[in-house]
Amino acid sequence: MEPEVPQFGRFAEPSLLILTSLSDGPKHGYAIMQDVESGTGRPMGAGTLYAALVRLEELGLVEALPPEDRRRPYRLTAVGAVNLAKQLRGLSGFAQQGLRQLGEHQP
Amino acid sequence: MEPEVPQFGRFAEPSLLILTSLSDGPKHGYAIMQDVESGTGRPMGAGTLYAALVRLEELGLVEALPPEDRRRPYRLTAVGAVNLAKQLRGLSGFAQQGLRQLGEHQP
DNA sequence: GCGTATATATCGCCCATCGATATATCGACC
DNA sequence: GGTCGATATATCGATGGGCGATATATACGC
Repeated sequence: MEPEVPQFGRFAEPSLLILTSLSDGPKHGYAIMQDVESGTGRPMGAGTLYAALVRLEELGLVEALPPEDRRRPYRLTAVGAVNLAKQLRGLSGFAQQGLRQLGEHQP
Repeated sequence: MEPEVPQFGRFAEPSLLILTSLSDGPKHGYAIMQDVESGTGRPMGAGTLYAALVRLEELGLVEALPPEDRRRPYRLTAVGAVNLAKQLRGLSGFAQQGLRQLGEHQP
């Protein structure tokens, strides 16, 4: 019945979703959109995606590969991979800790 | 040496941090601020905190308890706890999957 | 040749985050 | 008893990023 989870806007943080999608191997924008949508159930708008890609490239976390056809693929840089791993470990630890605390208070 | 992690702005999502802090037991605003700061290393501004608390209360995820002294404590509602658990499980799964993919691509 | 899927790009609105600022009280220390 | 820092809450203005809409172009099936 799902009590209509408010979703606090979105946890999303599109940058993280994009980097994680690329951790799979290089992808072009449209493929990232589909990947994220199939992974989270909710689509990420084109505006959000391309703006975020530009920002991530400026930060040196992703880099553009030579265009194939109409596709403009991107891949994680080494810096981006290290960074993503760090973020994900932090996230995972955070989530585990929260779940543990919740468990202790609802026995 | 820490290559000055860009932090993509912040993963933050203050609402999540607040709810997780409250999963520990009821707290008042100032205590949440300290808790979050000690947990994440980065302070959450008062503006962010109180605005988010108001929103979370409107959503029914937290509720105010009778004021003690100057303190205005809040606690998770049942709905908030269920919701938080769901979010954290999703987050944990997401992080695990990302880390797995990263691992497979840097052997 | 028409519609749909693929693919990228850009624009404007809106709201949450953030930092700053204000206010008040409590405790410690001299 | 006066000052200073910690405790505690509240509000305001600026900014930036997420989101939806819109535009454009090609490939493919029918």
